[in-house]
Amino acid sequence: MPQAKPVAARKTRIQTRNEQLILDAALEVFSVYGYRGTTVDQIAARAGMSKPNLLYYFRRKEDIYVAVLEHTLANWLEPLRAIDAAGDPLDQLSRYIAAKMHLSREKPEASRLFANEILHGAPMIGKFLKGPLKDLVDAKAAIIRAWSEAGRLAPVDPHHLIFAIWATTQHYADFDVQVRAVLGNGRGHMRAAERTLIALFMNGLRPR
Amino acid sequence: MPQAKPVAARKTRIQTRNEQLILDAALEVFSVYGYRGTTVDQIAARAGMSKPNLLYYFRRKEDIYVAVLEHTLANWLEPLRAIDAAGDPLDQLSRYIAAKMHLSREKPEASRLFANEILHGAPMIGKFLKGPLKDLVDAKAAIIRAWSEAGRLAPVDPHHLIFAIWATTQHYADFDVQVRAVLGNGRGHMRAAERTLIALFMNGLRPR
DNA sequence: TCCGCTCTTGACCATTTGATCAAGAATTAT
DNA sequence: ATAATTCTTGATCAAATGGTCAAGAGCGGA
Repeated sequence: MPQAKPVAARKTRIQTRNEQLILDAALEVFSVYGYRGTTVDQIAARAGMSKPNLLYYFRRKEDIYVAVLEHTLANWLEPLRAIDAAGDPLDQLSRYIAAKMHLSREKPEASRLFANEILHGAPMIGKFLKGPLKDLVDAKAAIIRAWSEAGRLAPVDPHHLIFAIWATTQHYADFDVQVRAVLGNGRGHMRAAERTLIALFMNGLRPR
Repeated sequence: MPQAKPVAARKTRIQTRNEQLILDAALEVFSVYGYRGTTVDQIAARAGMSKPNLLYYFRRKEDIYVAVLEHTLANWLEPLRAIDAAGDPLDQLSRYIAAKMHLSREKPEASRLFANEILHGAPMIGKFLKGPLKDLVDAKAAIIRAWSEAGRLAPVDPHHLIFAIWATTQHYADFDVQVRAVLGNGRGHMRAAERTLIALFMNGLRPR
């Protein structure tokens, strides 16, 4: 019988360790060079193993990419999920902005990986965008709309508000190079950015 | 003597026409597949000529890429340049947002090309970012700061305000696929987005 | 018309790269 | 201990791709 790919069954210690090593290495490399710009050799080197060994765990380059995307999608949406209809509108939204800024600062690679995927037409996660993502966004948009209609928030198109929050916060991860080029390499940017964004959105959304 | 590359000297009609064909084709292809994901053959096919012929006009793939970037940079910054210290602050900024939205709607490829370049660390235009771009942004930031200090605009970090406008407007070009996945393929998005953004920023920036 | 220069391309080359394979090393179960 | 299974990698392959070259076609000025 030919050499069998490790199936969904029980995972060896080595298997678990190496798959994690590969996923970590792949995130770093894919987020910098993109899918096409990344070579399997690069990932293997960063993961500290030979290319054939890497391909023993993930048969194809594409499989690694998809696995990395899936592994990070959940974390990336977590803050949106946390928006609570029962909370105070401005408080909930400023928490959301703060959480997204935190992610942009601490996990910029994940943001860049998504940005790259979507920029290129989301060939791998198109289904996810139209399914789970849309559902979650619609649900949270409904909450925001209800807040506006109750006069607890300035009237605003909730979907575009969510887009605006995504765009402004992820900007600091995705376009980090540009931000640094303009602002210099200091370390206080993110704090100032967070303060500015929260002030801007809070003033913009306070019911009047 | 070896075949000489057409120098900066006088340009043939054919030369002008073909270089433009190549640049147009290259923008379309690079903006979709990125630098590494694009093949010279693809560009040549789209420009309606053979690969060697394309390489007669641009010796290396990289030369085409740089030329396309340079050709579009100016247009992309034009709206920022138009911000006028002598104008009304809220009016100037809402015009700026509208102009950027217009570009995102009409020339999304250009936006995606830059997004891709910056996302990958701006290997080709790093100099431009730290030079001309930074200078222009600093100049306009000074204007915005002066408006704030004169009480004609809410106090705000001008650099981060500019970043916020870039992020929110270019989002509709760069992440078009995601926007469509969530909102459907209707045609009214951009108008609604523009209204929402202008309202948000105007409320957020009105002096209080 | 004729000559020189520009333009065009099929064929080709070298390198990169995703993927395979066979054989041996390490680990695990009995 | 030993057999079975999992893990590892050097060597190799085939396809894709950036770039070259020589030879011919087309164009413009005298």
